[in-house]
Amino acid sequence: MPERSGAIRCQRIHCGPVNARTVTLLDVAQAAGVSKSTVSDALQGSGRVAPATRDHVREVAARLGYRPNSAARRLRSARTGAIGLHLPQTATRLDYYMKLAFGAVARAQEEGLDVVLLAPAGGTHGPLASRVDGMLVIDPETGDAAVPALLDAGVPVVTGERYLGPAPDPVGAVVCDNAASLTALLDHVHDRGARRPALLAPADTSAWAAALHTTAENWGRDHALPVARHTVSFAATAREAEEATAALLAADPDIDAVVCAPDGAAPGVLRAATALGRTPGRDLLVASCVDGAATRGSSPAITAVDFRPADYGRVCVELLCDILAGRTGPETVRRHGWTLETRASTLGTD
Amino acid sequence: MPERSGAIRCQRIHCGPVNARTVTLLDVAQAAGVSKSTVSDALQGSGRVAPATRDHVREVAARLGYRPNSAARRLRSARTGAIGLHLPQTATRLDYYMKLAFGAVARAQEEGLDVVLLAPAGGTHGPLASRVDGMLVIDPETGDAAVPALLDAGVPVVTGERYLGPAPDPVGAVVCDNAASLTALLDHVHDRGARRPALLAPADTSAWAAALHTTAENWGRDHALPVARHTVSFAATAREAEEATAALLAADPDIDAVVCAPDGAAPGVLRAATALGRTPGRDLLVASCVDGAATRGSSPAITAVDFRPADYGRVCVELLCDILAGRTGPETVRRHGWTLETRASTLGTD
DNA sequence: CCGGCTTGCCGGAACGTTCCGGCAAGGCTT
DNA sequence: AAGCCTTGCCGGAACGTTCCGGCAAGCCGG
Repeated sequence: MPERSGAIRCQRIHCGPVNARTVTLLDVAQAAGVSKSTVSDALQGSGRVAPATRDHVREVAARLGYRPNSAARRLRSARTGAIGLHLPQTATRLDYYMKLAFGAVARAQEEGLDVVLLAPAGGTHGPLASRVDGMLVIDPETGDAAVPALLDAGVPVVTGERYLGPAPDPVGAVVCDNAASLTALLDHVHDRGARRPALLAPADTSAWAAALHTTAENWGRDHALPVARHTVSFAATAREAEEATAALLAADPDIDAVVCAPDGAAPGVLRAATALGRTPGRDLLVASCVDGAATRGSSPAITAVDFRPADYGRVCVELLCDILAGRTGPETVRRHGWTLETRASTLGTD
Repeated sequence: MPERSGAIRCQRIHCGPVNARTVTLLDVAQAAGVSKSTVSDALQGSGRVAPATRDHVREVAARLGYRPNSAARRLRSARTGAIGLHLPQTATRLDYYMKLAFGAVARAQEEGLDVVLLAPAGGTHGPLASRVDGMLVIDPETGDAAVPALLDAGVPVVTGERYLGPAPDPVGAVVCDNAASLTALLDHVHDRGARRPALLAPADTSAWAAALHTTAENWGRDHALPVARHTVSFAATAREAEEATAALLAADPDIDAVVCAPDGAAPGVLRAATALGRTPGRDLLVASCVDGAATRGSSPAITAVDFRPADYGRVCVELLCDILAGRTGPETVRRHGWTLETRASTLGTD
């Protein structure tokens, strides 16, 4: 295996000063005149170490540039120090997922954990269980073949939104109240005078989409104002929303509000409206189920539900850490808040 | 440390059957009636093992559900089996980066490598060098405080686009010919009749943006057609592009083509044009430096340069792997291709 | 001044793997 | 038939950590 030695040599080349051998606990111990156990204890704050010794050891370690070897640490402590993150392969709401991922990374970092990106295609190359201590599975779709494998990989899993398929193991979940947020959206356009609202949403292959559909139905029943619905793809583009809106308005010209679910697609609703001679915010109210650059940057700006994705990511990591540490049961469900951002597209102020 | 035992217990609970202790090489060896060395060799395909023994061992390992412990493997072989991925914290071109990340993950998986997402904020919690074998630093910006730390973390680094700041170590790079692609874009609008093109681009804090500026200048000089330039933010929204375009057209009504750099912002150019009574594709050509959902889904669809981000991610990983394996020198620079996608916004066909 | 308790430190044994050296057994050449 | 090489397998030593048991030394009450 000449490759391997090559790889190692290459790595060595890059390791700072040429003569730099990786400095271990033992090196620090010798330099500080104590045993490796003491060094370990001093650095970890574990065991019983005299304050003077502790400071001395830490000083020596810093001077030598000691860097703990995470592989050894992981082996010994039976923890990988990493969590997996799975995002929908059909990753629409890109803005959203990206922010969520960064939020998760930030929070994980605070816990000293790495976040490894799991391949959307599934097909894990190795034993997932020995590579991560736990996993985040965000917006698991029933159609996603990778999800079941992830769920019984043998490590605790926290899902962002519930998984609608059969969950083999007890898992934690962080859920958004999608019913409440869509209700708020519909109430809002209703307050602004809309009487025939419509919903553009993906098929109910995710908990999010499913909640949207039932909520629309319930709201329609409660208000005796049936909500027209049109199915778009999970990763709908603005163009797709545009076409859907055109179809919707052609079928029922009385529609006076369009709520668009997929992130980034809502501007298409604006375009369709304008093309048909409507004025968004006046004779056609437009809103989006998920806030993002597209809704904030359009003109008029589009009313949307802000799920604060970065926070969402943080909360997911937090729950996973709590489960890992045994601070809470594995079936814990936590809620994540949202806010309604009302803007010109439903207020008519331009 | 009661937490830790809690964590372990929790992990055990999830490990399939209740009595399931993690099965090691030794367990397989005993079950197969051979030594652990033989098991290791049989499974890895290393050393000398009789085919019959090899098959037998593999069969036993599979039956017992043996899963190699990656921490042990990493410790022993001095490789972490993971690469880091750093994306610009000001992550515009989200669509782009997301696709790139997924491409990288897919390719890394083929090599048996994990991809760990590096915190944009820097502030690594541990020794980077012992957590990853190498790193991908995508579109490093000079303003990003995290980048220098990453570059001399002691592991090989491949950058996506060059780093303009002082690079402490020799690193590999995968670069796009931004000069050529912008030239192609300008040539294209020139061919379509534009004589006063303008460029909306971020300040030159990244190699990409810097290339855009110098290319615009060169092209203008070569064609005796100065390119009007307007600076927008790296993470420009459609609204920002809209305002910039309005300002640009107000200052110089003769402008007949606008090339917008940041991903997702180009639709704003369309809006500004329409608002000013222009017809995109006819009396104002519009193009984007980076293709994505926004350019494809707008109407009219926007001509753009497609960098095939998923491929880009793959190529970066490939180069990093080659460097790690010593198959190529550390200073290797590879080029990544692009294609010009001409669409209605410059063709006038609608 | 002695038994017990606390404090501070240390050795050594894991953790599960890879890999090197070695050693029989058997086949080949001479 | 004696030497040698190859094949197939094995034992053991790392890799760098954490953590448990233990052991001196100091301090106390009695």
